[in-house]
Amino acid sequence: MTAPRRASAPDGGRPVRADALRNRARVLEAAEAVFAEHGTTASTEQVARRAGLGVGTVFRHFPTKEALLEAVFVARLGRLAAEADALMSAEDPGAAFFGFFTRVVDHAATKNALSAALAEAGVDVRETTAGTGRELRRALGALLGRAQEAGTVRADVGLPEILTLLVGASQAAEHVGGDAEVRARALAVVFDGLRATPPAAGGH
Amino acid sequence: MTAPRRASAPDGGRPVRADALRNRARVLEAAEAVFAEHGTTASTEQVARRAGLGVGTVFRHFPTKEALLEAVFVARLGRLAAEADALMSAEDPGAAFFGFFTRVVDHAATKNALSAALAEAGVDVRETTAGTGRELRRALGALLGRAQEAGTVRADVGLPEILTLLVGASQAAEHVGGDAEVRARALAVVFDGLRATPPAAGGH
DNA sequence: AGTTAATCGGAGCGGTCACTCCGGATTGAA
DNA sequence: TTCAATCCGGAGTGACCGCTCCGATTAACT
Repeated sequence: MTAPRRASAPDGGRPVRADALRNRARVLEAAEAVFAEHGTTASTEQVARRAGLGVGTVFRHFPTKEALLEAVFVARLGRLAAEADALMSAEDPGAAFFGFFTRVVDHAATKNALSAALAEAGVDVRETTAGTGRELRRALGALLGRAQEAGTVRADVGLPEILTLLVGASQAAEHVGGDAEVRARALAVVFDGLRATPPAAGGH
Repeated sequence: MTAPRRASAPDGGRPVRADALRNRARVLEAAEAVFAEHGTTASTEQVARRAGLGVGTVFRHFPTKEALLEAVFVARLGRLAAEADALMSAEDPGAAFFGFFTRVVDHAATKNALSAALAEAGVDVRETTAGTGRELRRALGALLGRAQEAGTVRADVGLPEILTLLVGASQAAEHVGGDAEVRARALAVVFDGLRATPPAAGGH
């Protein structure tokens, strides 16, 4: 394994310049902040200003605005997946599952367009997001499985339904926004639906 | 009552011209179709072309694109409210409530940006939509009340939660789109949560 | 038919946005 | 230090969009 000196050299050439790496990180950070604050319609120039760089620099690292959005989404999804993985070792599987669900939704209420990321990752439109989307689905699926084995979540729901519910709840949170009280109660209804009582005896 | 000759004369002046009325209706119809098909970002020119009119005409009837969107939203919300009212005389209150809910969600899966209309009406951002939004909420509230009295829907949920759930479900349907099977199962979970088992005996 | 006032059509205006291009600054290796 | 490869900055380009303006058209009334 011919390890490169500093950063991962793109196969054959010299290593990536330090400033390029630093600026790329800055752009990503700025983009995340700006898109969270002003929505995905914010201009690339706003991102560049926030990062203290020129637009040209932004476009060199992310050749398209879509690519930039994708990168931001992937970063968020990755962090979410990591969080889900961390919860796999929790004692109470049910609490872990519902806790993760709640955390994602609460996050969506603040961070603009998180729900869009989730929706895309769920449906796998883009090529790049497919990878991290798969990772998130795997982690969420594992969390779900544990909760189902523990009997906290009914056994007749699958990952696709959960993902749909998660997307819906996140988007609702994003648009209803303000009232955390209402949000919590609505979420509680969904959770009650996810808990016990399979179809079973339709109790009159 | 000094009844005007043809169309409602705007108090004092001559009656509204017939072509103006016809074109207004055409614009609204075209706008609904175009926005449903291409989303709210579709240009005003597209709407004008679809209506077979010039952009100037569109802008005279709806002085702003926002106004046009509002008009489309109001029309949809009005129809929804009427539908809910019609269901008030149904035999089974529970079936009426859940049926209406399902219908709205299914509709959102097809008609683009319906969920946006619902979200706006729920939060009452615009002045104009406030009226029809209130009407929809009233109708939905009545439907909910009947279902609760009949014991089909748990008594400890309020209209705000229902509206949040409706918005969320609609937006999820719009973005997840394709798979009607998954959509139905996810909705079934929400419905189960809305049905019986109040807080009651919290099954250990 | 003739008159009047409202309506129509669509070229054009101002502004924004994603994206490009290239001279000059930086970096890392020799 | 020297030098080549690489990166940065930001003015500029082309396309699009919401909206306006005004001559041509048309409906309503006499």
